[in-house]
Amino acid sequence: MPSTVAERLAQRILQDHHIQVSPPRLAIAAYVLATDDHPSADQVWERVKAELPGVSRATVYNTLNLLVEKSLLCEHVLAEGRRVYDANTERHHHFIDERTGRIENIPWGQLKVSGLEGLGGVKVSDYQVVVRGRRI
Amino acid sequence: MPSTVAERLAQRILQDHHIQVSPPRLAIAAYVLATDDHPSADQVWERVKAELPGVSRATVYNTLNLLVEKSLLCEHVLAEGRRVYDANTERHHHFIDERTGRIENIPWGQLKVSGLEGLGGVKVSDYQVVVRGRRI
DNA sequence: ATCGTTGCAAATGGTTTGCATTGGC
DNA sequence: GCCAATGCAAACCATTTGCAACGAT
Repeated sequence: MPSTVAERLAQRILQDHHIQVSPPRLAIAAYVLATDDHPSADQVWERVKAELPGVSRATVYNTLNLLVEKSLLCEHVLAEGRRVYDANTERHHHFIDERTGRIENIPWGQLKVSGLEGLGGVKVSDYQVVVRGRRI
Repeated sequence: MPSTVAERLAQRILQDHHIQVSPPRLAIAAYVLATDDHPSADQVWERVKAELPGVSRATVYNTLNLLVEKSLLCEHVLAEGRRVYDANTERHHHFIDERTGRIENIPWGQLKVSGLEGLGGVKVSDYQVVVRGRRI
């Protein structure tokens, strides 16, 4: 039973958050918590099936929702009905490649937004810049 | 046949863009091109049904797609699988009220984003700030 | 008469839910 | 033995599509 680094890390994280560990959850978490991609639920499913052929789609969806609920994962709806998962739970901005659809994180410090104080009558709790374009 | 200001304006706009005018299209365009709300397709449908009880959902969806295609309308996917339509086709930012879900436009000049030049290897074609919070 | 538009209903794609089964503790 | 997690299939919701009927030109 070769447990990878990602799996051991995932196991640790699940336990720390009082989430009962199981093979599907371990496989899902090991992938989704380690990747820099922004996979959709179905992409996670495809990926996890390679390792654990029996997992059902429902389990993947339910586990992702669980991880979001426990704040281990963020859910973004950035484009075209694509609900996407992101292990980076710190504040950051997003870049969407128009050609590939690929979503990348932009470190928080890299962009600065000014003028927010000028928004009258609103209490801002969060904001982000969404950049669209293409890699060259 | 009482034609409102919005309807006459919509008729004009449709004609100018070589879109054949019909009662459903007129009702849809009159509402969606005039409102400051960011209605979903179904919200448009509800609204239009009040005036034209017979319209089918499909016609509303198809007409909205047509208006987007003709660049009379923008489509945004800002939150929670909500595909939303916006008659403001100029660049602008968005504010999402977390309590009501209401989406408002923020004029382009009101916020400034700096640091975009520092994004290496990408050609930026568009960007916007998405602000979440609550009105007070 | 033709072509575009409509309404209906069925198909689709992504996500959730119900339920009986399985497996940890 | 009990409760939680799983797999499967059915349900669901928003959107799209196929098609026959209709209306304007």
